[in-house]
Amino acid sequence: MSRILIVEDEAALLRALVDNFRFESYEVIEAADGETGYQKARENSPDLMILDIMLPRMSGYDVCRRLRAEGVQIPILMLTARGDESDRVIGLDLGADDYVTKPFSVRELSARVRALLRRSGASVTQADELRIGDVRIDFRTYEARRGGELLDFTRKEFQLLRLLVSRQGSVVTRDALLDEVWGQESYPTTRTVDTHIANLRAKIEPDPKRPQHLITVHGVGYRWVP
Amino acid sequence: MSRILIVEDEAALLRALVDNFRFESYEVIEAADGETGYQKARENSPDLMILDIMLPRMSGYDVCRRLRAEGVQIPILMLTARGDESDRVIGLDLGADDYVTKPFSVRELSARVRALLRRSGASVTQADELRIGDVRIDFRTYEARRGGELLDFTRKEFQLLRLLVSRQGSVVTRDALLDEVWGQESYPTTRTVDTHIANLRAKIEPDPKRPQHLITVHGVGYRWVP
DNA sequence: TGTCAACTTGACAATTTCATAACATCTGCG
DNA sequence: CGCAGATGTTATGAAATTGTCAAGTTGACA
Repeated sequence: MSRILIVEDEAALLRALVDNFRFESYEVIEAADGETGYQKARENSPDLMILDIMLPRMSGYDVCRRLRAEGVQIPILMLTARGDESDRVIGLDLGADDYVTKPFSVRELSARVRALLRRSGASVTQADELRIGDVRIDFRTYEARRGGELLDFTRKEFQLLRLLVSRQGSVVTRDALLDEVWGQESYPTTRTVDTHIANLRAKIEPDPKRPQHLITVHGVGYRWVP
Repeated sequence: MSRILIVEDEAALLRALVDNFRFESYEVIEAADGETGYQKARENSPDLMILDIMLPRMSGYDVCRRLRAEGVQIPILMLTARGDESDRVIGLDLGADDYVTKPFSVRELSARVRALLRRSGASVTQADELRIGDVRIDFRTYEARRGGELLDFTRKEFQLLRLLVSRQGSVVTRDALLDEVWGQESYPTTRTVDTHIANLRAKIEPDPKRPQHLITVHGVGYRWVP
């Protein structure tokens, strides 16, 4: 799924937007002022940016202009406080791709985000690389590193993780995992899955006792949360 | 999740299949003979059909042929009694998409169903999601939130809620709920249903004492009001 | 052959979920 | 109103599921 950066200084609104897009299975990065937003846009290369205009430290206009000047081409969706036509014109002139006037419905914003992502084709890119905190996993080369240090992932662990990640949040039953990772040839116990999950957690979860990414859904299976 | 129609006359097998696919969170419709199966296929527009060949009243061949003749394009998976090659050829000729030879493992059947659904693109149908006030329930991820806060739903609660919601307003008796959520294997008291309903209310009703969505129909059962 | 890593399995512990009973409250009806 | 049956509510022990660890198996490779 796509990564979205939300820059909004009004705390309650920011909270609501972050929750909503996380709920819709996006990976969400947030910033509460223009300067931070600008930096996070450069550091995290999001697929889309939701940008308020009125922001402390650096206005949304300036963030947008500077990013475009540096060749950043991701879709930017502006939030304008008033239904002010001049805002619109200026925003679009600066290189924003769309804008939504406050107050707006989350549903409408959601729809616009989907539309922009579809247009930019970003939603299709299935990353070959996964980042969790300071761990990076490259599914092409089967390499995983924490910082510079190489982590020792086994093949099953790679396959299992990749499958769960590719299902983006959906619960996958143990039987389904066995089918798709192990194939029809071998018939291991469903408990085998649990063991591998435990091993994966030990390697990538910050606190394996309280997993945040490899989530157990009791009585059903496992799912991946970005 | 996807809707599956299972047409099988052997009662024990039908029972096992229905329970299994319900457990895997599919919405399951069942039929015990060809004629009924044919009609349910037209009435309920399932996403996939599992179709035995030897059936009373109308053979699986005929069901398949007639549906195809009418332009029904859903994937059809045939169950053949013997590993008879001619069965296979005939089935696929008639427009079946896959076939499995009895006896088969439920796991294999499961895998084929998933594969067919993936191919047909049905599984991509976005997360079915339910919103009640500030509570959102995602049946795909088994996740429920009030605002940003994660609600702890159990599997039974999810299944029960989903069934009631899918019946959209009509009353469902406790016996029917036991049948469809619990399956035929277990025989809990009808009181067990009440308990789960109470737990659900505590979690999603704004005022559990005065339920507005999970409504009791005295002497009959429960129904869901959006 | 010996070694080693990957994988699987089983046993036990920890946790979660579930079914039921017991008691409280409500509904419909005479 | 008062009754009987139905439903709401809560606590609790049992059952099911999952976490964890250690030991066994397999296959590759030197």
